[in-house]
Amino acid sequence: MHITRYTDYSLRVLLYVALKGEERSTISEIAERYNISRNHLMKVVQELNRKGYLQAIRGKHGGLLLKQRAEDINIGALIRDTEQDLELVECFGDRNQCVITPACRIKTVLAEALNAFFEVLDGYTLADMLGPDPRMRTELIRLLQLRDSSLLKSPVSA
Amino acid sequence: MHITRYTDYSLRVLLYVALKGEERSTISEIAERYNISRNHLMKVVQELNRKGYLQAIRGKHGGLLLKQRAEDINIGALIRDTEQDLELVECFGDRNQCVITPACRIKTVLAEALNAFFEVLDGYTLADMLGPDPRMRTELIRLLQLRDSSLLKSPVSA
DNA sequence: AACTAACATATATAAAATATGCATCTTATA
DNA sequence: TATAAGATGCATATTTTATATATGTTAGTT
Repeated sequence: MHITRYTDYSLRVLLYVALKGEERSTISEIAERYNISRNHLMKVVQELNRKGYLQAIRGKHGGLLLKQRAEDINIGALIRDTEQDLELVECFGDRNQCVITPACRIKTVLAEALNAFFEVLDGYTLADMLGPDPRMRTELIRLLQLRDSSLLKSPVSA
Repeated sequence: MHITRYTDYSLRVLLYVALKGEERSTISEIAERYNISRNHLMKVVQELNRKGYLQAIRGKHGGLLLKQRAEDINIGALIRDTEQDLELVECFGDRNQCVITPACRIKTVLAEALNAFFEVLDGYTLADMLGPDPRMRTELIRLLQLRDSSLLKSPVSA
């Protein structure tokens, strides 16, 4: 059972951009800090832009900003939104071939479990990921080698 | 987000064998009824045998029986047991490269969600899958083209 | 106006995970 | 001893996921 790296990267990008606050982040910079493929990130960012999570500014001194406040980005919604294929097993989808589906409780039970999974995620926002504990935020900033001046003084802003 | 077909087949096999009760099921028969690859099923059955869910009897008139009572086969445990890779994202595993992991709440939250997923599954057994409602069981038996004589008279037996 | 640093898009390729197929072996029983 | 069952190992195919390449667009700077 896996979540795609695509979704994983989406979360990491938003986290990074949120931590950087009002300062613009660039794709190259994020790719470098996380040490991941710039090309793949490109697509991740594009989709986050299209879906209204990020504001992508072109041109010199362009970059990325959050388009919503970190408090308003729900983790459950985000993952449902970026993880395209949530069909846990064959019988969840169209092309289902399984003959017992109409009377099968396996499907029902798995669906119930999946709901429980998302209910937990629905209880968190991006702001929660930044660490309610300021020491954790400081540590994240350090690990990402961000300049922390602006951030540690003011509360998180979108 | 997916569960492997391997796990899906494991569930279906146990369901089939359970429905057939004391009569032996064969791999060929199960493959045919579900219309799935006999070879793949072979491996599924082998593992279920190795892990103590099924009793596999060789030789003429051999076949498969449950080794545990349907009431004792927990769905959560079964899926944890057959789904080998439960590392939702990179940072769950060894070869993790993500630099922020030590201070990252994403991991914590996803782990909590995964727990909720399994907690639901832990609440069900294979017996529950057979349908507490006898009409549903009858329907499953019909869909699988099983002879139902022995089953409808006696309660489910392992 | 031209240059450049940023994101956008489409297409191609590679890598990894999953699923399937095939050939051969072992076991038990009629 | 023939046969019907499962066991095992290796090879192949398929699908999904990830990455790379090449080219385009936008907007600020000089």
